[in-house]
Amino acid sequence: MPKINILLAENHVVVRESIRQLLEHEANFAVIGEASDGEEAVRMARQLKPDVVIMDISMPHLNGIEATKQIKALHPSTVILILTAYDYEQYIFPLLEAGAAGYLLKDIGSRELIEAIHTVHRGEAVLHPAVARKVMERLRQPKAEPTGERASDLLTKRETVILKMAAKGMSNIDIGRELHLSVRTIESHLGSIFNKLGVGSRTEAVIKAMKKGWFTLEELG
Amino acid sequence: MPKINILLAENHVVVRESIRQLLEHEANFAVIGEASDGEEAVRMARQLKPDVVIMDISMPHLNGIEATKQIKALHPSTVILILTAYDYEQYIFPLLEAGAAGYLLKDIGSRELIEAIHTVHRGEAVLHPAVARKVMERLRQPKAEPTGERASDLLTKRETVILKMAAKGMSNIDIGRELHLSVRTIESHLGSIFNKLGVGSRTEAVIKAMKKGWFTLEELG
DNA sequence: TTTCGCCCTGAGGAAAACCCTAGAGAAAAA
DNA sequence: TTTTTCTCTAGGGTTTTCCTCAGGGCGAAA
Repeated sequence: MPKINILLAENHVVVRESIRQLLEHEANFAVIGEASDGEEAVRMARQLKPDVVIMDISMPHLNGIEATKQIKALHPSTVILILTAYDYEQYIFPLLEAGAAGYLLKDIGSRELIEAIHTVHRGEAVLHPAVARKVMERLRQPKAEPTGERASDLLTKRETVILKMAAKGMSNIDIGRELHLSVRTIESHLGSIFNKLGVGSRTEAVIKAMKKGWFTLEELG
Repeated sequence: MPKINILLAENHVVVRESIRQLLEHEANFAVIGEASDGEEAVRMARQLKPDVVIMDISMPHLNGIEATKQIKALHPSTVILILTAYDYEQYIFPLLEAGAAGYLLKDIGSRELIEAIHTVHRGEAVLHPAVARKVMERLRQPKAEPTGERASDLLTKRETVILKMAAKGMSNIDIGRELHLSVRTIESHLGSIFNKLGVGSRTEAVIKAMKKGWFTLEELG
C-alpha cells in the first residue's frame, strides 16, 4: 500500500514540525515537504507533486487562498486541505471555489485530521461543522447579496496598486506623483474601488480589503 | 533523573496534540495535562502542579495573560512559558510583569522549544529575538524618542474610542453624532492622535495602531 | 466591421478631512 | 492654595478627498 505524500504549508515552525511528527507517526503518511509561506508552497507543490497539501491561510508573501489557486491551476489533481484558525466567509468561499477539497479549523483533534486526510485523498470532501453551517446558509439564499457587494467585482490592476498605496497611508497626491498620474485619476480609481467594495471612504476600503485577505499588515512595510 | 511535568494550554486541539507528541518524544518530558482555555489552565495548574506551563495567549473564556497572573498568584513557583503567534507590546509587557519566564513566537523550531523548556525549568529566562528587541527598545528610552513617536504618548480615553470608530470606517460626522459632539471636536482629537502616532491621515493612523496591536481586524466587527 | 463593454484617464463641484489656535475644567504638582 | 499641566471641547481657514460625469483606447462579441 503506497504512502500518501503530504506537503505541509504553515508558517509557524513549531506547529509545522509538530504536525509533521504527528502525521509521520501514522504508517500511511509521508511528509515530503514543508513550506513556510505561500510562494514556497507553490514552488514545492510543483517540484514534489504531493498527493495532499495541508495549507494554512495566514502566511507571508502569498496567502493560502492565492497559493491554493496557483497550485490548482498548475496541477488540478493536487488535493488541498485547508487547516486554519479562522472560519471567515471571506476565506471559506474563495477557497472552496478555488478547488480546496476540505476546510478544517484548528480546534479539531489529531485523529480527525488524520481521518480527514484519508477522506480527501479518496477524492471526497471534508468540511468542519462550523464551516459546513456557513456553506448551508449561503446555499439557502443563492442570489441575494445582502451587503450590496458582488464577489465578481474584482479590482483591476491599477485599482489594486492604488489601494495598496492608499493602505500604506499615502495621499492621492503622493500616489499620483509616484505613478505619474493626475490626482483626479487617482481619485477616480479610488471611487471605483469604493463602489466595488461597497464602502464610502479610503479607510473603510483598506480595512475591508484586509478582512478579505487581499493584503496583510506585514506586507504594508 | 525526574521528568519535567508539563501542562499545555492552547485552544487549537490539533496543534496542542501535535506539540504534546513532539514533547513526549523527548525522554525528559511528561505532558501531564492539556487545557483548551484559560480557566481550564488555571484549574489544572492548581490540581496538577506542573513544573512548566506552556501557554498560548489567544484563548476563550480567560486569555493567557489573565491565566498567567492567576497561576502565578496561586503558585509563584510555577514556571510559565508563553508560546504565541503575536509579538505585540500589549501582550509582551503585561506577561513579563506577571512573571512569565519566557516568551516565544511560533516561528521557532521544535528543537528551540525543547531547549527553551529546559532553560526556563533551570530557572533562567528565554525571550524570542523579536521580543528581546522590543524589550531592549523599551529599556533604552524610558523617556526619549527617535522617530518622533514616544511610547509614553498614550492615547487618552476619548482618543482611543474615536480612533477605533475611525478604524471601523466611520466619518467624523458619524462619530460626532454617536458621541454627541461637534465634528470640530472629533477633528481635533484626531489631530492629537496623528501627532502622537507621528502620522498625517486617519488611514495611516489606523494602520499604525493595528501594527502596534492596539486593536485587530477581528474586533472591528 | 461594427458594436459593446471595460479599463484607464481626467475635470468640476461638493463634502469631508486636516491644521492651527484657544478656552473651560479637572487633576497633579508646587 | 496657587500654579501648572492635561484632557476635552470647538471655531476659522485650507487642503484633500469624494461624487458625478465623460472621452479615448482596446479587446471581445455580433
